[in-house]
Amino acid sequence: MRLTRAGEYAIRCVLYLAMHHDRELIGRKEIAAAMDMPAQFLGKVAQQLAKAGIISIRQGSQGGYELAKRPQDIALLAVIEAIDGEIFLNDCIHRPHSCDRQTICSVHQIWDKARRQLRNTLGGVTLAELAAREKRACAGRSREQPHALQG
Amino acid sequence: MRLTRAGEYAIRCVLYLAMHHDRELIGRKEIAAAMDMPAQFLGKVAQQLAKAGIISIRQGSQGGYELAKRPQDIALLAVIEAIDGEIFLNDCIHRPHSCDRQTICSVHQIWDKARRQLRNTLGGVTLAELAAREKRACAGRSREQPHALQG
DNA sequence: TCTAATAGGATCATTTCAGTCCGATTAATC
DNA sequence: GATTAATCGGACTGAAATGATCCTATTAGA
Repeated sequence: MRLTRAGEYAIRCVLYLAMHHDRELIGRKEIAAAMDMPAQFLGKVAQQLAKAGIISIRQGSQGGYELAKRPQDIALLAVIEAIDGEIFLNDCIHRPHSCDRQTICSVHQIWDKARRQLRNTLGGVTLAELAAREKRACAGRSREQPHALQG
Repeated sequence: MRLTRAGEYAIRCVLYLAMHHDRELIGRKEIAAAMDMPAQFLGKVAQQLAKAGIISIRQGSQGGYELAKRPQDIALLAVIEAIDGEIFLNDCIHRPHSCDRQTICSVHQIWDKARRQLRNTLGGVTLAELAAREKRACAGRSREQPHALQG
């Protein structure tokens, strides 16, 4: 009942991209170093984000990642579900055939409600909002620019 | 991001107990057969439910399980968290030390909100309500009593 | 005492998770 | 065209969680 590491990394990645939306393309290593995750693993995650149309990737020398849409058009939910699949809180909703016993399906109405609420909350927040809030928080915290990284 | 099997079984178990609240003590095998789960596994689950004070167990011949409180005093959330632990949707809330980078903590406010909503929804439903809804649904579905099981 | 039940520790198979390795591919630059 | 710097993507691996099952111990009614 929790976000996977891959999902967490995906969020960090797109958040970083959103916070540096002015720049063209950002290298995988830079993102990984700045957001503290394994660069190789980020590669896997990024491929899924690209398939989902959230980021676009350029290969080859000087390659890297960038958001495929505007930050205000990307919901947190989309990022998470691109990696971990659509959010289901219990199996029965996901696999109705595993629930042919109707006996407990009153419970599932509750689960379905909970699920809708959750997806609604996560779907209602965009990267633009998150990035803006991050920047405000960052500015209040330290005096040097948060742009610097690894030399 | 989903309920474990053990959690699912726990719910089935207490729901069955709630639906037969008039009876004294119900044997593990009966519950397992009626609610379609492995009896041994139910044993494990039941121990946790007992530790959490949700059911009480009588050992020995003619032993079995019963609810430790009235069905209207047991929330669905309590049952789930007795088995799977307190619900956390992401690690960072659970282990704040794993999140010393404040960079992404704007996201965590969202997660925290989502988590509160989820716990609220699951905490607002009692076994009494679920059992009543089940019985209504059952009555409308079949004509024989749903009490019968394995001879 | 016998028997029917649960308790609970040990064990096990499977799946998921998290991550790494490495050759293939792509594209900019020399 | 060769070199180089990047990502792609499949294979692999170790660790942990999950979903059980087995077996002995214990409990308590008959």
